[in-house]
Amino acid sequence: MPLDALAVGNDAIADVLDEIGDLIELKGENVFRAVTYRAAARSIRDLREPLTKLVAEKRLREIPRVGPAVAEAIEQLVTTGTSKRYAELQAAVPPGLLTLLRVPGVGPATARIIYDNLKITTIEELEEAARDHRLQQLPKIQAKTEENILRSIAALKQRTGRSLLHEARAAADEMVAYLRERTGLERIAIAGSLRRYRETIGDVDLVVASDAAAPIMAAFVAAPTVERILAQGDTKSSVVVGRGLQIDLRVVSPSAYGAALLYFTGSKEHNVRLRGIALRRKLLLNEYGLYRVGAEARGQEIASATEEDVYAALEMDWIPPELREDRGEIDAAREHRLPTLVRVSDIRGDLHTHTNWTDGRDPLVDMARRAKAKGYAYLAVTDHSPGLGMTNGLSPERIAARMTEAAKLNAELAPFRILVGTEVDIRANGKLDYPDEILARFDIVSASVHSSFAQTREQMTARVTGAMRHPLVTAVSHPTGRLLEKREPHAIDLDALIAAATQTGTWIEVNGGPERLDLPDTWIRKAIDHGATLVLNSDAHAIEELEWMDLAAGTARRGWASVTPIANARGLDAMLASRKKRP
DNA sequence: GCCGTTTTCGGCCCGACTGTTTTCAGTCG
Repeated sequence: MPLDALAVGNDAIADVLDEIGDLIELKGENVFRAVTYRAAARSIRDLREPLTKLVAEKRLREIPRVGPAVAEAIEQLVTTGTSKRYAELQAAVPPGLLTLLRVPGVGPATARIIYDNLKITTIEELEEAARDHRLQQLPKIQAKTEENILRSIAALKQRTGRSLLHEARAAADEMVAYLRERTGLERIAIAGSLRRYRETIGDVDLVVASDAAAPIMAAFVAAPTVERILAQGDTKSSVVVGRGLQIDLRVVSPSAYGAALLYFTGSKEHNVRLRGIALRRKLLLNEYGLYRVGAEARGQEIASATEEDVYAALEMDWIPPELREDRGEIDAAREHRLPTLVRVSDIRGDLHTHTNWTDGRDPLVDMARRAKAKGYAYLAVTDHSPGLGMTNGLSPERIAARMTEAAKLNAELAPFRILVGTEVDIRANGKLDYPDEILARFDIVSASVHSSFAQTREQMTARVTGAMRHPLVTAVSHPTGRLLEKREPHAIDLDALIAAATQTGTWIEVNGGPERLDLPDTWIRKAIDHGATLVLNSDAHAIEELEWMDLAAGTARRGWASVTPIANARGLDAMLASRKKRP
């Protein structure tokens, strides 16, 4: 696809490099070349500067995994929208082969066989050929493979994308509870991206420690939520449950539990780095343990029972799962300089919640009691302003009634404290949806965008940073406006927001709503680096959604956040005192 | 195609499961 040469972002370039990797593999070139392009793509996604800047300053080679060839491709992509290498590959690889790769179970070899014989280039044609049993007439493909391809296509159509964190968590918890009840398993853990609090989840990984795998496997594939069994082996099985979500289960002996947990928690990139480090010490790291090379066959492991043992044997501190992305955590662990990450138990209160007075479900009294029961010292209720027609935003009269209600509840719940705040809409023209005299009555003012998402990057940036410069605005909420798997982030200059946050003392929210998780983790890290203050919020619209603070905290940990930059990890007085100066 | 506490050349993480195999290739995570 041709790129708009004027508007290419880092992610778009990274996508092309990934595609170049796929094309190289399809063409049958050295696979390590493909691996290199994909590694470079990943480095670019982690980059905290625009590629356009690096190109202009001739600094592309500073990026890890970017050498002469990849740098040339990037420079051409940034300046012209395509590259010589990319164009050559596109010409050499029949269009459509890439499409076939999207079908699980179909890799480069199978795609090539199918294309060479049947000239199939779309999923629809592939499905038709499978239905007509034309695939099983091809070499290396028989009835079983054809059947699996059909099933994969059906799953592909049913599947809308990756699962949101809370959905995957619910499915995992249900399976864990079922397995605990049905079998006498000793230990079971959720591993994978769910344990790492990734913002969306591809599939769920479960690790079980037990010397008797067979009955656990049997129970797993027979679970009531299972819709389809993908694989069933002695120690490893995969199933699909509702909404196309895949769950993998691995059973290992209790002595290998730590190594297995480490292995299945990932990320893949983190594991690859660890194994490389092990190899340089003539050690082999796999899911069963850490061995001297050659000793693994005799089962003489150096470490395997706990994750701590394995990390320690590699001379590093235990690394929290949220950091395991090969983004510097391994070096930090070797040098004993990993941060102490923020936990939900550090959070003293929630500063972004809604009630049934606008678009929430539950009354203030229930929200407050639940927050108090969670151990919070305070809760800000931040119902909407009137500009959002559908949410029944609060009029001045209803704000007064809310203040009275809160005062009464505060007397009852003391020392717990309800703060009356607002989530005030930032209108398309940048004006706030309440006049200053009303804003001044609130304890907390969080400003956010809910309309005119299609504005230009410049307009949107000015709109939000303008609100941040308003003296009565405490925080800015969900600054990118993204809805995971649903709506892309709007165009906005997050660097400018971080700069405005640092200059004005306005807080930036980390929203725990599972479809927002906004600010994204890489920008959290950047905001912290620049000295911005963050606030972790649930954006709860019902009492049980107050638990979404867990997702905000997990996302903040992925951004390497300790308690220091978090406003609501402070007690009530310290939190209020750290708001920017109000007139 | 990249990279160096083993290296400027020769590696590049490792193993389970499936299907079509009679010893292994392909795919996945």
